[in-house]
Amino acid sequence: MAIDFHSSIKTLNLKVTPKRLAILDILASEMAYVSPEEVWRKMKERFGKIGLPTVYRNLEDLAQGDLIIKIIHPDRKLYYYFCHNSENGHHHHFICLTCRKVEDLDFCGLEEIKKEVEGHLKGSIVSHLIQVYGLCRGCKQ
Amino acid sequence: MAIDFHSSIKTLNLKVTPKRLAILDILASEMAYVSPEEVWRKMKERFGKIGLPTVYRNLEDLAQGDLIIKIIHPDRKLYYYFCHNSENGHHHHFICLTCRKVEDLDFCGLEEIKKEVEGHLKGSIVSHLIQVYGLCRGCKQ
DNA sequence: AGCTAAATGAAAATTGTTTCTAATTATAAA
DNA sequence: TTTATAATTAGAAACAATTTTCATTTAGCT
Repeated sequence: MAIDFHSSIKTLNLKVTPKRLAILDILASEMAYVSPEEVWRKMKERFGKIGLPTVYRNLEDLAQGDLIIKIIHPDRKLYYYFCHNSENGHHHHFICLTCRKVEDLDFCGLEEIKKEVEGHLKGSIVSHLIQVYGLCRGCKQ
Repeated sequence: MAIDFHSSIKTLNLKVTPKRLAILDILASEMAYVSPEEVWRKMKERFGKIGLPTVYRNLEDLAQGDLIIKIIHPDRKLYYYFCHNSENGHHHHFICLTCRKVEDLDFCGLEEIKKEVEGHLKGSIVSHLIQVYGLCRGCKQ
């Protein structure tokens, strides 16, 4: 089943513009994470001219849902990734440092962390960041 | 038992300079995470004049060990924190978004993640980032 | 079709961080 | 204790990534 970009955008209370559709399309066509500037380059191929701020703004807006996720690389630069199985519920990612491929991790230890934070520390969790970096099967050798 | 900054620095194969000792001292005196620029301000109080690059370099160098840890805030700015119980072995942190306090989490799900990455995905882990953000006990109300 | 709020373009500013070179300093060896 | 040398620092400047501003355009309702 193909993903309905149109309604994905609407779900986020955003207007459906050609640029936003194109950004989703570009990200969805990659199995790897990409930088805002890379998205910008691909957008220029399609639209001739487009401002970099527009790309930044839209990536940020679209990353409010589960479809597009932000990846914080060890180099602390920002990347984005189209999450093809975002309907699989909450999960995290294994990120290949060589080929930039992203793979799903089923495991999320948040339940246990939550127990510890709410129980022992008496705090409340607002968000969490769990990302695992390494070499994928293909890049290992 | 007080922490021996002198040998902490040596362990990292770094020279023991007044600036490095001061940075450790400044960070250790805080229960919260601080930005490079905040460290810089405090360093200027002590040394009159000191370059911001020196602070950046030293924070980065000192964060190679377990004593000083880097915190990636949701705002993607970089912060540093003196890890008072770094001898407790590998662990992660609960980070209060309001008062910047940092608390230890005993739990690290890495073992299970490792099983999944090495077993199912046939990849290898290079590093991982697990940080939990929220409101601490005091800031909750 | 017309209205209104949201989205965009363009240029510039901002922010955080790093690079460079020369001068200084900590450390190990003599 | 002095010397040698390799690491550290200052200072200025460069740099890159991201964001702001504001005027113009466009999407989505009525």
